[in-house]
Amino acid sequence: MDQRTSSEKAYRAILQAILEGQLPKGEFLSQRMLASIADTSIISVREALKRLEHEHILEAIPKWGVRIPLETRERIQGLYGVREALEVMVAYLLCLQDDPLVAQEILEKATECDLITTEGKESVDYFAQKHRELHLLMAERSGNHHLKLELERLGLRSLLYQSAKSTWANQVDDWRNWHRNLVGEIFSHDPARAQEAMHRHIQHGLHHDLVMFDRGMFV
Amino acid sequence: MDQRTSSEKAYRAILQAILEGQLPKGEFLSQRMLASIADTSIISVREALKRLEHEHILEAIPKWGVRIPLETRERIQGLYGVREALEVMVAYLLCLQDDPLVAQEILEKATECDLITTEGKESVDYFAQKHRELHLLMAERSGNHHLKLELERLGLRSLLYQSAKSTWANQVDDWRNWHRNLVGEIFSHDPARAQEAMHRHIQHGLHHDLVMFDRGMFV
DNA sequence: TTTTCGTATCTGTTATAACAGTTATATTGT
DNA sequence: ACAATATAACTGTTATAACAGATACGAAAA
Repeated sequence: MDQRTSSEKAYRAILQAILEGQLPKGEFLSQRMLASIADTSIISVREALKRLEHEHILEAIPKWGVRIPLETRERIQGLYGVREALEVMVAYLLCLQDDPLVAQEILEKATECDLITTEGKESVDYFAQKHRELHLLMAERSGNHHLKLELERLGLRSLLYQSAKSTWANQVDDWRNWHRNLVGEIFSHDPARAQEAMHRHIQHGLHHDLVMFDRGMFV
Repeated sequence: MDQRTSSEKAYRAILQAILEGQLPKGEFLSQRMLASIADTSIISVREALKRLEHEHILEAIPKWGVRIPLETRERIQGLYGVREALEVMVAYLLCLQDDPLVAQEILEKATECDLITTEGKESVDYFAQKHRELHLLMAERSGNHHLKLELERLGLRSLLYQSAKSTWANQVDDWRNWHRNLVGEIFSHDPARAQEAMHRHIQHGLHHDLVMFDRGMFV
């Protein structure tokens, strides 16, 4: 925990409190209360809240404060839609530039992902981290820096689903070579195939999360 | 100017100052100076700056403050890339749902756009406004609320280019039926065609802005 | 008992001032 | 005159307290 500014300290404290489920969902959160649990001033908390709002982790209503949004199918689909739009563009750009060195680099990262045997909570967390690194690497290598920035911002939200995803374990085995295949499709010299592959990849994740949601594992 | 909060007052004042070119580009802006021209406190200015940074109108370096980014081809291409990703997704979703009523509504808005004869500065501003309304309407009708929110946020940046676009006038005539054709392609029952049409539409705009940039009309 | 009014205490918002760091200027010592 | 140092004036950041509004509680009046 080597945060330099007080706002970042507040950001991490609040984010952690959210991820650990220590804050009520759907109710407005008192800024003074947040300031006390983050051990900072209100203004640092407000800056942190602005950032969490931008990352779609919180939603703000002017003059009424901020709250943890209640999940709905529409909300999950909506956020996945935005992410899919950006990721499909990444796949398109990667396919167009068609650089063997970049392809090799990404393929190695994908292999690293596929080889993780997800058993137990910490290995699932490890997989989630590597998976995130893979997608951010692809965004980085797409050549469009802003695409990476936007995905970095949105990607943080997926942390919220990690606990629910601890139940993956036995399902993940179906995904062996999943990412290697994705990378293979992306560098198939056919932009349409690259986009389609990424489209299916994200849709698969969406479907998985919706199943989790329907089972009530998100509340 | 009926802003309710002080932060919004600061936001509008700073945005206006940027659009009117009253602030130096590339240099760090003093928050106290901004507070004096916005006639508010520093903290309201800081909240406004956070929002402007979020909209990619300003860029922030921690502990070093905020500045108006110097335009580069890479930056323009990058932001257009993000926007294209989202808009192509909008086209895809509109094509999939294939609702004749929605198609009709959007076609009317597109027609409204195409019929504007852009002569003089104010009519160009009027066209820009209607054009923005058209794209936001499509995003709204895509059924994904978050797509619209993201486009709304990014779209504000295009205001920066409006002054340069005042020189459109004679070129815009080539674009007659441009938007009607776009809408026609989107509702062609072929998702690939819809995406391709939107892709070309955005690429056209990008190309136009790059030409403007190369002519030095952005500085 | 029910209604009304006032007070006390929440809420988000914002202004002031102090803190911490850097930069530039001026002053001092050689 | 030149160099080193101290001082002054900036910078972003943040803590404190006050402001404005809404809400809840309770006492007093009908």
